[in-house]
Amino acid sequence: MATMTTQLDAVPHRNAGREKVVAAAIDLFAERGVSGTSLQMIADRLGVTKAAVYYHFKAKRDIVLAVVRPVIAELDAVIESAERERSQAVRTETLLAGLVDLMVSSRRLYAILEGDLAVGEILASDPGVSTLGERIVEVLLGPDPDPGQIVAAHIFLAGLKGIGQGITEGIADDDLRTHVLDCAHKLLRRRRRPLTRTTLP
Amino acid sequence: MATMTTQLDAVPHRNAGREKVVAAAIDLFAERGVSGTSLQMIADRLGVTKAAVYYHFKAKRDIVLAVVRPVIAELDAVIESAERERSQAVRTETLLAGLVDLMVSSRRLYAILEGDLAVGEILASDPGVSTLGERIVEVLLGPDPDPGQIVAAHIFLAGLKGIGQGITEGIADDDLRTHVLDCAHKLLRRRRRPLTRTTLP
DNA sequence: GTCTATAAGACGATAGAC
DNA sequence: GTCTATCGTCTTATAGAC
Repeated sequence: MATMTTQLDAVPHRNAGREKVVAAAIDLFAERGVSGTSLQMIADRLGVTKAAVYYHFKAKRDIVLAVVRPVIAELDAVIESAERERSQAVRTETLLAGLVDLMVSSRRLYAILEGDLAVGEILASDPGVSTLGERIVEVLLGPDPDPGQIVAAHIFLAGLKGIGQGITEGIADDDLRTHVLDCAHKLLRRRRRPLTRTTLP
Repeated sequence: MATMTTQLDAVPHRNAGREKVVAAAIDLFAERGVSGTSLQMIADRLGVTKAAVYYHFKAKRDIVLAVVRPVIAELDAVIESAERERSQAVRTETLLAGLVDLMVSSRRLYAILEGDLAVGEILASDPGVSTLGERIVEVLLGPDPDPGQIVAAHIFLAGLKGIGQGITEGIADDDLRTHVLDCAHKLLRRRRRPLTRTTLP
């Protein structure tokens, strides 16, 4: 998971200007939201003009996609690896660990991803992305979940997003991961069997 | 709680135009976010011109405040009533019940309240409002909470916000309230004593 | 209370010089 | 790759007639 990087940083020094734009955009998107960030602000932060930014990206939409696509790709990989598991319990556990890992390792990007309705609109026009949320819930809960589980899942997923938004900045990555996973288990633990009777007679 | 209404609807028929603007604004804010909603859209939805809207509110900021202030007031009342309790357990329980109640009874407003960074910016210039979040966490967790509790609280609060955003629309108010409160207890339940030994010897 | 008309500026985006 | 200069559109907001 930590070694997955997208094509972008495979070539380290080419496209330096382009990546500077992306970096500035990430800062501003996290601070002021996507709708609240203008190309002028991005240009100002880089000490260049708007036109210079437009050399690297032909539209604002493309900047948003460049910022968000890597996380989407990782998210997709996490979901897929969970979907491949055969046991429902392992599927759930794999997905939870992957989601928490992803969120902790890129808190700000995860927050940008769901922090502005404009982002959802842009992503909605991208194929396959729109089904991501549904796949997560499906893998997380399995077939025919009860309403209580659905509510718990949505609270956890929304909470995961909220954690990224600078609320718990004082906590180290490892601690955060542990605590968040702990919350996930408290919320989503399946009904326990009367007693563990897993071994066959 | 359900009978608390703010000054606005105390006078039912005066200011009908003003309230129509607020109603249209709520719809649009919930659908497209505050930043994504222009005065033109509000005017169009009402079948009037922008200037007509400006007759009722002298700035967009004031529309946002008119939409959001009632929830803020209720939120403040909930926190205050919890703060008045003497036992920490009752304080927590009162706050949780109040928050969940408020969120369920006005899902869309609650979502608008925290769904757009622009709202926070507008509210930040209002006195007293900015301390609301801190007061909630303080009442919820009591003095010197451990990191695990802090994370759990933030996940729950962020999750509560997320629930308002149309994710669980198929669930009735009463069921939603029950399930969400259940989640709160799972997440925030204090360490159990070895066994219930509440009665003195 | 609602209208037309318009100001003043920010926005995303483009053309063309260097 | 970055610049200046500009286009057309949208925005918030105001003035004044009806």
